Amino acid sequence: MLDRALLRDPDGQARLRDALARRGEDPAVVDQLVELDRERRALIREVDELRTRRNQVSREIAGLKASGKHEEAEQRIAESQELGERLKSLEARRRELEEAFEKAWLLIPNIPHETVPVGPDETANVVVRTWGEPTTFDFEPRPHWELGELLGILDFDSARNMSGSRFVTYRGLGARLERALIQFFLDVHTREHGYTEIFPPILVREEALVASGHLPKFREEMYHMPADDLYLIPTAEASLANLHRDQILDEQQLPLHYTAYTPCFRREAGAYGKDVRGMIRVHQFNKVELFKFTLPEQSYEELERMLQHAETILQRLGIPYRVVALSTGDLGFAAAKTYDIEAWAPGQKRWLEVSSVSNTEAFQARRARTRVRRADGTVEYVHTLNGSGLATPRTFIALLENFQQPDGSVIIPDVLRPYMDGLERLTPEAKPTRS
RNA sequence: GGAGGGGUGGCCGAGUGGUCGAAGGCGGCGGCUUGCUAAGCCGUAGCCCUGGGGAAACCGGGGCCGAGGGUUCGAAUCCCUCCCCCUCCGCCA
Repeated sequence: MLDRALLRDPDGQARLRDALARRGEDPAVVDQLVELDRERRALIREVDELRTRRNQVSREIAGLKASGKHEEAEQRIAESQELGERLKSLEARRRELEEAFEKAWLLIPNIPHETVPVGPDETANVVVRTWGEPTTFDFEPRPHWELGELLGILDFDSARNMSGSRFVTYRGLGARLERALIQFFLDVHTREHGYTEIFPPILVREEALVASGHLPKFREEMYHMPADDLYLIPTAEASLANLHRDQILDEQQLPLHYTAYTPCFRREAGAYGKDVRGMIRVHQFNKVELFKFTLPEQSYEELERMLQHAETILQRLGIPYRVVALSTGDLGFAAAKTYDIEAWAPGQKRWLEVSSVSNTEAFQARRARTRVRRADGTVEYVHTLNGSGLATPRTFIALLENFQQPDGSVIIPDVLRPYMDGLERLTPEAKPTRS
């Protein structure tokens, strides 16, 4: 959510129109919002004036009653009654306007940072840097779904049976490798990057998702549990953004760095027919998230650091990747600036997004009412940042596809071996043990 | 799931319809005073919305006693719904 003060002067309105245009959205809504806000404030003023009078009369009544002047009191009561009736209808109208404004305002996306490349969609994204060389093979590399089945570590059939398409069962050393990845990520971020580990609730209320920016905009993406009116989180970001909701933090507390492993749940409602093979796009996946609360003036340097923290993981694993700055047309709803990290998947000869690192500036903080009290006593919104560090399925994919051998076996990266009892290689012969 | 008890300012806590600025204490901040690991005295105070052409300062109005409605001339105080916490019972990983 943006500062509504933007609507009150021509400069702010122009910024807003420009922001929407850069994102490829219709700037015309700004005029409606300006008008709605004007009406809203006019009504607030009217209601407040009436209340001022009623408060005055009310005080007089109390005084008159206390001094036994009942007849005069009766007169004032009649007056107050009349004020009350007028107030009632005005207040109802005011509520309607507030709600209408709020509803529309919650759907306005963040303003892209000035450094974000302008363009209509992902084709305008800019590759910032590439790390490593795309892996080459002297044989035709297999895609991960073939490797997974061959190694007996990914079982798409059983997942389809129990849950439908876009689910996956990890089995044997596959399940072990998944767990190793999660633990490796968390260990690096907590031990070396200074993040505090969190394991948050995975079912959250609507208001939590409004605060994180996922609702009301992305309702179709969300799994909802009607019996208790709770939602499965689409990312740990949704939970972590609520860690300090309705709080005023002390300046010295910032920045706060959190990391959390959680499963994530997405309906992928708009992705019919896209990435259906394998586990590139699944309804349930694991992710280790990074999240920061920072002072406004520090958020962009913290964004670069967070990006480095995520890149570190791929470097340690030895997986080639590139960093992409998203263009205005590809930017997420809540983000002011986003870098994606894309790992090379040679089995499919494509780049796969394994991490998305964003600065939402005050967009989430305003929704969550997370503020900071400066040394001089002033209060303002903090900035929040989020990033994947990393999402496992696609990292798992990149690992299999990059380190595969002609016989279908896969070399396990050094850094993961301690988590795999020293195992160096997954081999097709390694049949899963019955449990 | 059943029964009961609660949610008041950073914290503790009083307050059951009227003089509004929510008692008091702790803690915070400012000041004064006394030199003795600190005490005493005085003062001050939050957040949100909104107005005074914009910004800062400043000044004003409204709102905030878990949330939202309602009753009433007037609600922290009465009623309803929801949320949260606690205790006991039941069930359960």
